[in-house]
Amino acid sequence: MAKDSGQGQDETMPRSTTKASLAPPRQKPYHHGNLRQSLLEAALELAKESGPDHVSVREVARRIGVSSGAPFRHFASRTALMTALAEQAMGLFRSEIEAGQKRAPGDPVSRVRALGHAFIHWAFLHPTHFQIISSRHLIDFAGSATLGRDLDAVRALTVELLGQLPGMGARSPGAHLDFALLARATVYGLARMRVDGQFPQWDIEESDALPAALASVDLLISVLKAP
Amino acid sequence: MAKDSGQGQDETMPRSTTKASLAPPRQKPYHHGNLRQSLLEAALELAKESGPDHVSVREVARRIGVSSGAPFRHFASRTALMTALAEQAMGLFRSEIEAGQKRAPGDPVSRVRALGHAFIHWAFLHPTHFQIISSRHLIDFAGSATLGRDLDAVRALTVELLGQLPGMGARSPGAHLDFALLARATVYGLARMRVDGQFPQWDIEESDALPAALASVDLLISVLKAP
DNA sequence: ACCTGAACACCGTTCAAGT
DNA sequence: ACCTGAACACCGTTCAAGT
Repeated sequence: MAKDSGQGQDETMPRSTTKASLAPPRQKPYHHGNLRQSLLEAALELAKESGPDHVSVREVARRIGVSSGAPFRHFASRTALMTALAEQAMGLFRSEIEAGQKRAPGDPVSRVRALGHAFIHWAFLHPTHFQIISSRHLIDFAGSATLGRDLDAVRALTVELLGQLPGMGARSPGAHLDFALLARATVYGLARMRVDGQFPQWDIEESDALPAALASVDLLISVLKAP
Repeated sequence: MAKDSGQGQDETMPRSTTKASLAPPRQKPYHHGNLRQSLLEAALELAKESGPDHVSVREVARRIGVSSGAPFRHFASRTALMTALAEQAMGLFRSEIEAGQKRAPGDPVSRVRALGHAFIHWAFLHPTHFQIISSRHLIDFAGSATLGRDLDAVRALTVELLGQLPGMGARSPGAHLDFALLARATVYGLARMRVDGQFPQWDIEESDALPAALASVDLLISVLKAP
């Protein structure tokens, strides 16, 4: 629908067709320079507009003004492009988690709360990034060196913090693993319910989505620390 | 890859080419009869094999042995086909929930547990159906008459049962709504973690997925009824 | 070394024409 | 009333040829 306006019809561009060597073409250099980075940016933009599922390599190339085959010199496949996007998203995710831990008071309950809130904040403020990471059918999770490592780091932190919650010592050995799974399922479920468009069904409007999710996390924490 | 074997080369079929009116063609009648139903079955089969995202109308038509345009006489679009599939899936989901309630003892905790277990059972035993319903980008949720109604019925049941949990009367008015969201987010999160392939990351192998999820539901219920 | 553009095998969807 | 098959505008991916 959207057209590239003013392309090829611009009468003000230099008419150096007779002696091309004297005036090097500034408009469309044959080599893009940093096509890889441009592809990632355009792909993310497209994902934000139409959803990660509708990112097409051809459309990305079209937006940058490059041929349909060019992207494949930098990414072996559409999946490889999306995986690179996922790696960037995962980096941001881990940063947000770790920054939240640095800001939080040292007691276990505060740290667990900071972890939960960081997860929710990140997923709700960057829903496209969250979708790219979580829906594994778009990316080659196993084929990435950093993706598994970063996710494991967050999981290890979750397990560790949950284990320090008051009353956890009195429970059966390994109980904190079960609590960690429960906590992760809850925040993941909240984030996915939101990106899957299920909040309207629960009478939660867009503007109230983030506070509602944070409140749900707080509710879980309050019942976890109670006994 | 897979070929329809023994089609069109079968020498035993009636050779009524000279007088077609005497022997009506049994092999490939021009009218399929119940194409609509066949399309739904083939589409579900394809979704189970390759995932709901990879269901293509052309491939569905090919498997049934019908032309590429034929499906559009019965479904306005690929989305309409997937929506019909979702409506079937939602019917099964609601049945499972209601059957679980009938089997359960009458006390609130048992009924909540039955609700949670029914959700998990259904999602884990029919992952394809679960994915079709939950990922809204494949279907026209708003355009379906039954989808919203069925989901609302389950949500209403969730809110009602959570409100009957012991100790809920002592809480602030409307607290059971927050608990219902928390409970839903947890079961939804568990189900999505599983179909999104995240259980291996949590050292939960395929054979242990269902019991692990049920245990997580039980853990949540145990902390909910504690105070 | 990097990019083009034609080519191939796919899509969803439409629509005149066939039965 | 229902189905066919060509047509159109898309895809992802490959690869000889161009710069």
